[in-house]
Amino acid sequence: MAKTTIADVARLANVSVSSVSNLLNDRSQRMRPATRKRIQDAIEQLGYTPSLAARQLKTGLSPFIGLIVPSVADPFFGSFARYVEEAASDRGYQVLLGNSDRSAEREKAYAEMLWGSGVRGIIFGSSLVKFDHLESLYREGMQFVSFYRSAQSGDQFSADTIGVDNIQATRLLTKHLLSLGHRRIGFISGPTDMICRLDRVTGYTTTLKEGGIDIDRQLIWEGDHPSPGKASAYLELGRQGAHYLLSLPDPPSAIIAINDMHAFGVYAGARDLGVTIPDDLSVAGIDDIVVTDISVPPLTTIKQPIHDIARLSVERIIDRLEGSQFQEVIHRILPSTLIVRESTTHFAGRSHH
Amino acid sequence: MAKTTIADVARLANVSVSSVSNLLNDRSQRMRPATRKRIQDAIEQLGYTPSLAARQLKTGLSPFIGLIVPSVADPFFGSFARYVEEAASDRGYQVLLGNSDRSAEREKAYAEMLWGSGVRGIIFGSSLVKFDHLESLYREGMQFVSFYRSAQSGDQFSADTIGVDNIQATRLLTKHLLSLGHRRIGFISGPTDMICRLDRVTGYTTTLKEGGIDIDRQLIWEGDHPSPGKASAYLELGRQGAHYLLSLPDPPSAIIAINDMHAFGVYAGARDLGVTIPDDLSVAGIDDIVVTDISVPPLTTIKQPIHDIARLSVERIIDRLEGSQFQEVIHRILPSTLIVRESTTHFAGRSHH
DNA sequence: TCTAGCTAGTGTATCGATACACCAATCCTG
DNA sequence: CAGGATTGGTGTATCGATACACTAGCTAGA
Repeated sequence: MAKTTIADVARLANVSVSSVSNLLNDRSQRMRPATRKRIQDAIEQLGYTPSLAARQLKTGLSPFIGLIVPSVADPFFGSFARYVEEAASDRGYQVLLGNSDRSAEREKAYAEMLWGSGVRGIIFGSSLVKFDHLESLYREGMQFVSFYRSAQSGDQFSADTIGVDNIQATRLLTKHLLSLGHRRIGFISGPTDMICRLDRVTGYTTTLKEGGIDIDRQLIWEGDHPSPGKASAYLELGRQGAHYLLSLPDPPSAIIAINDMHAFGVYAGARDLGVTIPDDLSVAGIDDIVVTDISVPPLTTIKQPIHDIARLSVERIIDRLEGSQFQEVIHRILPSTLIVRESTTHFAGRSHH
Repeated sequence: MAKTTIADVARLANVSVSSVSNLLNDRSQRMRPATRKRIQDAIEQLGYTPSLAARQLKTGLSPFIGLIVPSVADPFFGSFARYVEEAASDRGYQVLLGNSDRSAEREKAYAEMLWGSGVRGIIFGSSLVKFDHLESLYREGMQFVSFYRSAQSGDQFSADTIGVDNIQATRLLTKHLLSLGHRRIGFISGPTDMICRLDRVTGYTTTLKEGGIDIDRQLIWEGDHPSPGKASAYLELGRQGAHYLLSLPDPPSAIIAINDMHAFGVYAGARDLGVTIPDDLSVAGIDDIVVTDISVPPLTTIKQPIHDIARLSVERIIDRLEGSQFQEVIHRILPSTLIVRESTTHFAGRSHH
C-alpha cells in the first residue's frame, strides 16, 4: 500500500539514491556490475516503479501524448485511435483520448487540460478550418501534429500535417463515376467546417468542371445540423441528405458521401424511398471503414492509409517532444486509393421518379 | 515558453503562495473578496494553469483513469470509450486508453505502466477468465471496475463489475429463435477466453435444454484463432464460422453470433455460399453497434445500455479513488433488451443443403 | 483594559526523482 | 613515488503545489 520510493531501493541496496537514479537513467556506465546487480535486485524485490509525477516535475517531460478526434465512436477514428495507441506504446508513450465533436471550444478546453497535465504534444484527427483557438498554447510550446489539415491562409501558425490529399480523393471518385456515364452526381458534405471536407468538395467540383459539367449547387447537400453527439449521427445525416437529393425534381444518378458512415446513411435513405443501389443509384464513400466490404452492396470508397498516418504522426510528435523543438514544419501527403466495389455501376438512364 | 508557476501569480497579486493555493483548492472561505479578485485577475493575466505533476506528487492523486479494451477499432468498444471519456471529463478526469487484444500479458503490461504513471483506477472493457495477472497491482492499491465480469471461483480478489446479464442476453435470443420454430440453432462463440463469452454460451445451452433440445457440440463454433489485431478480425471469424456451420451435413437454420461484428461476418459467409438471410438462415448478434439498423437485412440483436454502463463505471472508479478505498465490492447488472429486426424470421422448413 | 476568539491571511517542510557538483580511492606513467 | 587521470560512486538543491501550523490585527464581552 505504501508506495516504495527510490530511497527505499537505495537503502536496501546499500547505495545512495543518486546511484539508483543513475541506473534508472542509463547513466550507469561507470558502475561496478556487482553494484548494479544489487540495485536491480532491490528494485525487483520491492516491486519498485519510479513515480512519473516526480520525474515529470523535475524533468518537465511527460510520457503522454494527447489524441483529439471528433469521436472514437466513429469506426474510422476508432481504428485511427487504435493505431495511434499502438505506435505510441511502442515508443513508451501513452495516449490520452479526447472527443471534440468538431467543436473548437471543446478542442481548446481539452488542449488546455492536457497542457495543465504536462502533456506537450497533441495529435489531431480532426482539423477545423480555423486554428486560432490553439494559438496561445502553441506559443507556450505545445507541439501539434494534425491529420488532414493543410496550411490555410490566415493561419497564425502552422502545425505538422500528415494525411492524404483529399482533393485527389474525391477527384478519383468523381472521375470513376464520370467514366461510368453519370452526369448528375450529388455530394453529401455535411457541415464544411473541416479542411478535409472543404478539400473534398473542391476535388468534386473541379473534376466536374474539367469534365465539362456545370456545378449545380442543389446537388451539394450540407445539412444544417449542429455537432453530432451520438455514434449514429453521421448515418442520420446521410439519410437526410439522401432524402433531399433523391426528392429533387431532377435527382442525381450517383451520390458521393463525405465519408463511409454518411454513405451508409444514403443506403438507408435510398431504401426508405424504394431506390435500389446500385441499379437506380450509385453510391461512393471515403475512408474504407471496417464494414465496407460486407455491406450490401459492398461500398465503393477511398482507402486511406491510416495505419501509416497514425504511425508517422506518433513518430513525428515524439521526435518533436524529445528532440529539437524548432524543426521545420512538415506536410506529408500519403497516397489514397480508389476501391471499386459493387455500389457503383454504369448509368442506366433515367429510371425513377 | 517559461511556464508560469504559483509563485508568479502570488507575486503579481501581492499575496503568498498559500493564498493562491487556498483559492485554487476551495479553501478560500476566509478570504476578502478583493483579495480573491486580485488573485483571479493575476491567474487570468498570466494564463496560469497549475502543474498537475506537482499537485499529484504532493497529494498522491492523479486526474487520470485508465481504460483497457480489446480494441477501440471495434465499433462497440469505440462507443464505450466515447461514453467513458465523456463521463470522466464531466468529473474532471482524463482517460488513458489501452488496447489489449484480450491478451493477459498486454493487460498486465498496461496496468503496470499506468500504475507507474500515477494512475490508480482502471476500467476494463474486457474480462478475461483469469484475473491473476492483476493481483499484485490490486494489492498495491490499484482500483478496478470491470465491464461484464462476474466473480469466478478461484479468483484471488474481486473487482467491482458493472454490466449486463450475458446469460440472459443469449437466453432472450435463443427463446426468440425457438419461438420462431427454429430447432437447429448454431452458435459462433470464437475463443471462450472471456467471462462474457462463457456466459453467453451458457445462456444458449441452458435455454435449448429447457426447450427440450439436446446440445449438439457441432453447432458451437469456437474457431482456433489467436488474438486478433485488425479491426476486421471479428468479421473474418464470423465468416469462417458461417462456412463451417453451413457446410455441416445437417446445417442450422439459425445462427447466434457472440457479437454483432461476428454476425456481420456470418452475413458475408452466408453470401459466399449463396445462402439468403433471413429466408434460408436467421442470424442474430449481440451489442447493437451503430450500423445494425442499416445493415441488409437489419440485424436482430441485444442492446446493451453501454451509455449507462460507462457512466456508472466512471462514477464508481472515481468514488473509489476519491473516497473510502475499502467500500464493499459491487456487482451491478443492468437490463439488456432484445431488438427484433429483419435478420430473424420463421423457420420455413429445410430449404437448402 | 484585558483577553478570548475570530478573520485573513503567511511560512515552510514535504512529496519523489533528477542532475550537477563534488570526492575518495585506485591506477598509470614518467 | 609524485601527481594527474580515471573509476565508482555520494550529497543536495531543485522542480511546483499543498496543507498544516502559525500569527498579526481586529472585535467584543466582562
